[in-house]
Amino acid sequence: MPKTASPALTRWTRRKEARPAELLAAALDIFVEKGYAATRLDDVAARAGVSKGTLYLYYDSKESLFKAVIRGGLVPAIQRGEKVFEAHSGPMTELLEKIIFGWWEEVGTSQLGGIPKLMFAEAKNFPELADFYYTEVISRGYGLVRKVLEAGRDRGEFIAIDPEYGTRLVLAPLVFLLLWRHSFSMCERQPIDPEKYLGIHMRLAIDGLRARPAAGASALPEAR
Amino acid sequence: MPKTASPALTRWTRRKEARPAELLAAALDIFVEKGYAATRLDDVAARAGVSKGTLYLYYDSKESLFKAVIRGGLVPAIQRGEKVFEAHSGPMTELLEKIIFGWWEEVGTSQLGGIPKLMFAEAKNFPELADFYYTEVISRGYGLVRKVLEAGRDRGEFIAIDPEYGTRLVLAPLVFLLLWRHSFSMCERQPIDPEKYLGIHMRLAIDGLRARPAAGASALPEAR
DNA sequence: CTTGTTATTGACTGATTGGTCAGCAATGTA
DNA sequence: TACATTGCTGACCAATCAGTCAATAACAAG
Repeated sequence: MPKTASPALTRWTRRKEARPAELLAAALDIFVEKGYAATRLDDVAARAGVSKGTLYLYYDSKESLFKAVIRGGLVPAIQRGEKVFEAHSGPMTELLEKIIFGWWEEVGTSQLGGIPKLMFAEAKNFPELADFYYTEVISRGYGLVRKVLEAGRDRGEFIAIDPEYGTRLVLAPLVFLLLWRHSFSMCERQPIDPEKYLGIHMRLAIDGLRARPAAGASALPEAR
Repeated sequence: MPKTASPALTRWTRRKEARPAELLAAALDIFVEKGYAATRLDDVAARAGVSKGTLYLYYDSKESLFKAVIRGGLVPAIQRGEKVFEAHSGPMTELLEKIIFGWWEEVGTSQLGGIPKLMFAEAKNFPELADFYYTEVISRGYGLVRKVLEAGRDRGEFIAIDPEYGTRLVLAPLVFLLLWRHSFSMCERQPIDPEKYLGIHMRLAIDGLRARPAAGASALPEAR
């Protein structure tokens, strides 16, 4: 017990106001790095510069901490997307690109981009978290893109494809890119270029969705 | 010899030959259900009708058990795909559909379809497994589809898109469907119809990739 | 029936971690 | 300085689980 209680009288400071945000930032880091189940709350607390006991003063369980991360990170991003939709006027092709690239810049390139992968990974083992995420993030994000496709169809810009499936097919490569960058990307020698990938995707997708003036027999009669 | 001693005394039988396969089948079940880290070897052993000790007689660690599952399940499926490629003659559009739908029927609709989700989920926490899977499954699967796209381009069926990115974009919705069905599908009221989803995807993708005879100015100049 | 061989068991170990709480240290007050 | 309030700590508990191994049950041979 050489406790060396020396000059350092003050070993820590009380900072009640700043703790919640610091803990959320630390939690986002560790959750994205390790996944939900594998995240140790000791690590989160340490990264935030406090002890595990302190963490429990501000969040009463691992689950509530995680939900707070989602609410503070992805939900606002979705809301901004909804704002963009409402504020937009002009071709839906433009709006679609704006939303997809905007989401990529805001979420894909940031720490938050790790959350979707995490959720796919843990959805089955934590059905309650999955429901929460599905309601708060997925259904709203899908609804947003579906509204764009429906508006484009109503304006005669897009062909009359089932909006439910169109939405999924437009978003799949985007989400897949997110998942890839947080899983196997470290296995490849030559990493993917997200801008190029998304650029080609949008070109192909918009070209595929665009209503042909009076094209020949080959172009998507009704998509089954 | 057929003297079936009092069955009450015989509590188990020795079945050295059958154990490995039974353990593999049980392991696939539990791995897909719970994920890699969350799988308890006690559960695997129980499902195979043996004790954990027995499991360790046939596989010396959780990791080697998992690798055996991959080698016995997905790798052969890839190999069959490669066979299909070699045996095919005719339009590459047909081959592409054959491979995509074949993979779906063989892997997507079976227990094996849970493995890709599992791998995405655990890749970061188990880099060694990720490398193994990337080498044995992903790179071979991608290589197969890339060869189809390159052949199609050489035959003049497809436009000259970067095959690396074309491959990713063709496969992303397929893999995404796999991941979805093993994660959030249980959250939606109206489940997705895989046939319809893949059908629309292939229509859009093939239409997007198909070389236009002498189309106007709008159709994909060179995809950036 | 006896004896040797081996497939199988299940209790055990050691390490890990979500969550708890009694006590202490920082700050405020007089 | 003495006392009160409270933000914070870290040892601790209980549960979980990969991996081990001495004991034992099944079988075969003589």
